[in-house]
Amino acid sequence: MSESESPANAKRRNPTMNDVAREAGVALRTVSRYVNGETNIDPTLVERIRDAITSLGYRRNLAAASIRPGWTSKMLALVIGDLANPYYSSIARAVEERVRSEGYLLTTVSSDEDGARHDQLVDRLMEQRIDGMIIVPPRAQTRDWDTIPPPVPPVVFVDRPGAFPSADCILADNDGGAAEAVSFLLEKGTRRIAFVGDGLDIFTIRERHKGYLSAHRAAGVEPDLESVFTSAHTSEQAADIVRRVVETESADAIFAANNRAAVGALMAFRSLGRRLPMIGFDDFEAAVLSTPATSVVTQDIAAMGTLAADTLLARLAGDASPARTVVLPTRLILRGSEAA
Amino acid sequence: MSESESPANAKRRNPTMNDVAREAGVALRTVSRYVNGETNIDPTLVERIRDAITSLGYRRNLAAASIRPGWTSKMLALVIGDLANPYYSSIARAVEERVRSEGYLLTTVSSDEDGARHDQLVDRLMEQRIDGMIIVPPRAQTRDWDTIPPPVPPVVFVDRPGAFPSADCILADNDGGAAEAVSFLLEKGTRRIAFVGDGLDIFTIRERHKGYLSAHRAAGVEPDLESVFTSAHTSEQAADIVRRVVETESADAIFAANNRAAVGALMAFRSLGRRLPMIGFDDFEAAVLSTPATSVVTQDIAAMGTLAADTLLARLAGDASPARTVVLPTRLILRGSEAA
DNA sequence: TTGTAAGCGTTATCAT
DNA sequence: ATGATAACGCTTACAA
Repeated sequence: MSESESPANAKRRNPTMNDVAREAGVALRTVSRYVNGETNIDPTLVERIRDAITSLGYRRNLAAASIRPGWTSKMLALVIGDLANPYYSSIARAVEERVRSEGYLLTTVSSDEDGARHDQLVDRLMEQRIDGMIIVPPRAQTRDWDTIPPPVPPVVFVDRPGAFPSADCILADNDGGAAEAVSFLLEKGTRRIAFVGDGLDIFTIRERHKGYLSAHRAAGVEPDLESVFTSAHTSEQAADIVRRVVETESADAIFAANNRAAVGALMAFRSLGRRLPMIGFDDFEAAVLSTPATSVVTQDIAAMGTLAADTLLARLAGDASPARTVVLPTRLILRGSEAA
Repeated sequence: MSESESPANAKRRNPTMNDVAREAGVALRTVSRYVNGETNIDPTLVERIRDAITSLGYRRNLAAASIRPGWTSKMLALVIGDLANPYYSSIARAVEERVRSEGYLLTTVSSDEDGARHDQLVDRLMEQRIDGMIIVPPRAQTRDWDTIPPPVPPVVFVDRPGAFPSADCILADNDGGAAEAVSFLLEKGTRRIAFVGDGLDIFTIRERHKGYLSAHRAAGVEPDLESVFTSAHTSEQAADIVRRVVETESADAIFAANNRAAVGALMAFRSLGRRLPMIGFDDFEAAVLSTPATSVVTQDIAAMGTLAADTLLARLAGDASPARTVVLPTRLILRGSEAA
């Protein structure tokens, strides 16, 4: 074992199974069995192998192992819009936790709601030979899944339905949750409820808008089309809208279709020193700190992630039952802001 | 090309480079050259190869390519405490963005501040042969880096210094930022400033506590040791502490050492209908919504992530200069809550 | 129980 | 410029 030509801390090559076998004086095969936790190995050899492994600092090369037939990377991917968005990162955390318990590593990537970038990431992930994917489809159009050449690993869509009919899908009851909130406001006697939210090209907003309308229909109240605002992409834009609504008294209540809209409404109320009854969709940190505390429709984001992971793991384990779409219930939490 | 024995949509094997070569009627070598974007290929063959690739739906197997000498996985890892924490997920997003532009895929994992789990994840990542890591060291003790057998890929520590002297490290000026905030309160005339935060075993809290003390020293004010609370692990716990402080009038101002503490203080103020001058460390969504808006010491989290990524990429590109520790400045943002 | 040898999908050397 | 052919580090029939 001459090491004359290299200093102690030089960049060393990764020791291989072969190195271990040579050092331990056994065959490659035996080391492989040991590493893979197989039984029936001569205890003497086990000891020699273990010693060789520690003395050489051997580490398995999972990438090399994964290319063998019947073996996989044991890596999964989660494709979301933006990891910096707490909504998505909560999903990511739940998924990570669940798949970790099954020995999977999770790679989370952000599509930035860009269709081309999304497709590019999916391609890269498939080239990396990940075992499966959980995807929040981007708002922008992606290519048709049928155009992707097989084999395509198992895919589960979350939060929004994917352009892939035969894949599992986990959604929240955006429609029903919004209807419940708006119905509540209508029962309280408000008649002109402003809908403040992002564009209707986003699935969740579209569904919440549907609920907004059906609640009106159910109550026999004509919805005021002038009060539907779908250009609140940021909380600042939402604040501007709400400020105008309050000032012109064009509505007597606010339904904030996502948490950015709700935050914007709070900003508007704050700067005006005046407020309207409001219910938001999606919970947010500041909700309990506002005065009055903000009522919201919540969804169990972690449960959504966990269920998506469960579904994917089941597929990986061989579940070949027909694809399911699961719609998770939402919950209306009244904290005070719904009152006049 | 008989496909008699399998239905159209059956689980197909991934086509290989060999399949492409056969289909195109060229040698394996030529396909490899084409795929790797090398020039000097007969245009006729190029066309045949391209056709074969699309007709077979060939996708590169990056895992297989990565095991060749001189090749790498082109995957990096980010190890943080908890992906669901907006502070960390912002770092993750910044890192992802930066390394993506260099062709790297980023795997983000959560250690949950658990030392053993952290070590386990690091091992798994190294077995997966990631090219480098960015690490937020967990609060709990991890093993000594010197005990990890070489070769160890380049590592950059973020937010907290790692137990690895010869690695790069990106920190925020926790000490200086806290000192600036506390000095400001002292100049305003408050004399008993409560320090509300998490345990001093956490590097950032320890540093902020240092700044708290040095500000007192600089102002010639004796810090009240009874007013240092380091058991606020959650915002609820912080709220309890602050409520007691306000009720007993044991302090005339609050320094909230992290955003959970600041949120807790706001909750306490809200329930009491009474408040104290306060400055927090780390910005948070509700800060601008509170009344008065909450003043905070902020750090540019995204910049921290980007710089960490830059540093790691430089190392991967061969930068062998001595390891550096960079301390990023913080900024005091006065919004009103600092006043009496 | 252990060893020998083939092969996974790729890249790279070296003749042609 | 192209084509056999040998690696890379690993798992696994198949032999011994």
